[in-house]
Amino acid sequence: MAEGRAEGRAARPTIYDVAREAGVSPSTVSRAMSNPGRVNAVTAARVAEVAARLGYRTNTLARALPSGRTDTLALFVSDITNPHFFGVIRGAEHQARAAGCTLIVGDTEESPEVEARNIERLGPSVDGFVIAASRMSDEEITKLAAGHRLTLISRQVAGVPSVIVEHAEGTRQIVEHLASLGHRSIVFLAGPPRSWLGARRWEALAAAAARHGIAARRIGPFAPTVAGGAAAADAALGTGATAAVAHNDLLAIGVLRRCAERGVAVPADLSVVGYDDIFGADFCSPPLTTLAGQFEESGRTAVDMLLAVRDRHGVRPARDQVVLDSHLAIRRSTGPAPR
Amino acid sequence: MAEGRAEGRAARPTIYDVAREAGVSPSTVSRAMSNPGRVNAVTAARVAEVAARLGYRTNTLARALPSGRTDTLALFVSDITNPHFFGVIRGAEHQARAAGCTLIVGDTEESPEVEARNIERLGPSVDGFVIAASRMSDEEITKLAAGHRLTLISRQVAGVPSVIVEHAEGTRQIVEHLASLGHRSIVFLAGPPRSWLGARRWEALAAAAARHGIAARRIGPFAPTVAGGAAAADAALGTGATAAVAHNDLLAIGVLRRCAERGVAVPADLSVVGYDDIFGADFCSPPLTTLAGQFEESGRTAVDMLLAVRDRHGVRPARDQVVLDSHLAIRRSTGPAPR
DNA sequence: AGCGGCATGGCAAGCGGTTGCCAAAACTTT
DNA sequence: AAAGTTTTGGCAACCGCTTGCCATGCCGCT
Repeated sequence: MAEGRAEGRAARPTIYDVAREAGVSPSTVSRAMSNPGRVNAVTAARVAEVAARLGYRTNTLARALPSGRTDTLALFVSDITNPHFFGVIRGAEHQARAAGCTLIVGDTEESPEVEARNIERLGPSVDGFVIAASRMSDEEITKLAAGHRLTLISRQVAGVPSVIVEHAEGTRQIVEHLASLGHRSIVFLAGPPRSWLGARRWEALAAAAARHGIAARRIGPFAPTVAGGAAAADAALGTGATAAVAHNDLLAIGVLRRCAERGVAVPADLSVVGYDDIFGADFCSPPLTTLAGQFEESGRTAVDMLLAVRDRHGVRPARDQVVLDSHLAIRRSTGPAPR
Repeated sequence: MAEGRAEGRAARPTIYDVAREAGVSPSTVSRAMSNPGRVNAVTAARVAEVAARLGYRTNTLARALPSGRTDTLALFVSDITNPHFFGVIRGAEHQARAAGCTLIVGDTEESPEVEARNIERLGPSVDGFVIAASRMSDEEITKLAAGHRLTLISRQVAGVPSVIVEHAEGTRQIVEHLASLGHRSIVFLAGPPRSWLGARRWEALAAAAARHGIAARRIGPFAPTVAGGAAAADAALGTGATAAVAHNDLLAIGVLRRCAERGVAVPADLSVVGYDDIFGADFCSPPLTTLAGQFEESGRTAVDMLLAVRDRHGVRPARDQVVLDSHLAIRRSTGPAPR
């Protein structure tokens, strides 16, 4: 036991050390540190002085055990390899830090089982979970939400706080943009089958296309990666559609690259649209037309909601299904339909 | 107390529950779970069966308190905004997960104080720290390493395990590449003043340039961001140098963009080189010549070393100053020097 | 038969804090 | 001056799990 200390690492002073040195009981030290109003001001000052002198730092682990509060939040993303999530991670990390919390980041590798297992495992060690792009079913999520504090990003489930970026209106704008350029046939390059967001995007696209009398079909699924873009491009070109709307920017960038390789001109021969406006979407060539959303903000908001739930002890906040704005960033990967 | 359970969240079964149900003592349950050899096989089986039936999951927090072992690692990066670190984070996360550990990710915002404070704060809650691009002084690092398990990425300090990507030879290759293209005057666009790696890169560049009789000067510091590239480009163009070597790819990409804005042709008027080969370096325009390194691998290796130190109880591993390969990825941002 | 040794399980003391409860002290109030 | 409050600090239990130590029972061996 106390292995750690054994190998010559400095032993941290505990409240017992401080108590002895200050001539008070450990409970007084504890109160002086975390509930100063509860002890006499001069006692508190003396304790504080001694604590500072000894370099006392409270052991958050020990504090967490009885109180159940860890000041730690966990964020799971479905694929840490996707730069899209870095915005989310950044936002969450930033906000967690601002609230004095530590953030755990985990990759669930597109697996609902891994999500569930991690939540079970980390349950007592964190104050709550943010799950971005969960691949679990609504039922599983609802069930887990009963036992843990949970907020969702890019996913909506009744009764569970969530934040998503607006997609229906945004997708409609994509279609209108394409329609106004004369496109009459669009192909949607699908991503992971379990992606809730992917399903919503396709629904919105199909609906908007129908409204404009444009043909829309979905092909895939494709791996939502740059590499996956090669297959997606080839398949898209095979459909004869004049515009391709990809599940996300990563896939769209892959399509761009494949087109360049194959000598297909974008947008002269094929217009390409993505989702997310990730790092790189504005400087690839041609720069990508994409539905931009505030994903960093979504990370921040999800953390905020989580902390609100925690601090209000289960009282549901008024606003617990947040929808963030999106806007269409029109760049050079879209252009007039070839005739 | 037990706030968490109060709000209707399911109470997790503890070893006491399992013990009662299985008709053994809690210590037997504990041993059955974490040290199966220590109890009779049939008892262990019974305990396991009951545990499974009750849905028992060990509370890692409670386990960590007496044992000192948390199976949690912390990774700090100097700027979580920099995509370069994505690779590092990915690699570390992956390896940590493979070893059954949880990863905490923190942004230190280029501040040595934040690094030190976080290490103090998290000390007892983690098994060790990986610090990428530490901005602390050698002395501070040495001091902290005495009290905590620590491994470094992109930084070398005597006596502290570290992994860096080779830079001296790589930088020499950059210079030779440029020299062979006829460049006689190079400008180095410096990044953060406290960056150890930045200092090494410049040293190597200056040395190699001298060896080739090429003029090299350093300007800056510039913010190592795409935005910072604008100022860097303007300053670089002011020097009359025909090639700019940027502190990192982010800055280099910013330079590329600024050049495009100003109508400066790359590489016809100015060759641009970066470091790191980040996501996007291969599809910006023109694609960036850059010194590629295995940064994902560095995250993985740093985690491995940390776990090795932990598991060998302080016995230094043979190989504790790892240097990973780098190679020059020559792309279209470099070309013959203008006359 | 007697005894050492080993396998097995329980007891209880932690790990480092937090907190309900109580008692003593210091003030108020009547 | 007696009785009632309010501070203030200490005691001890507890959070859930680990582990050193001991007691028991069974084995084999001389």
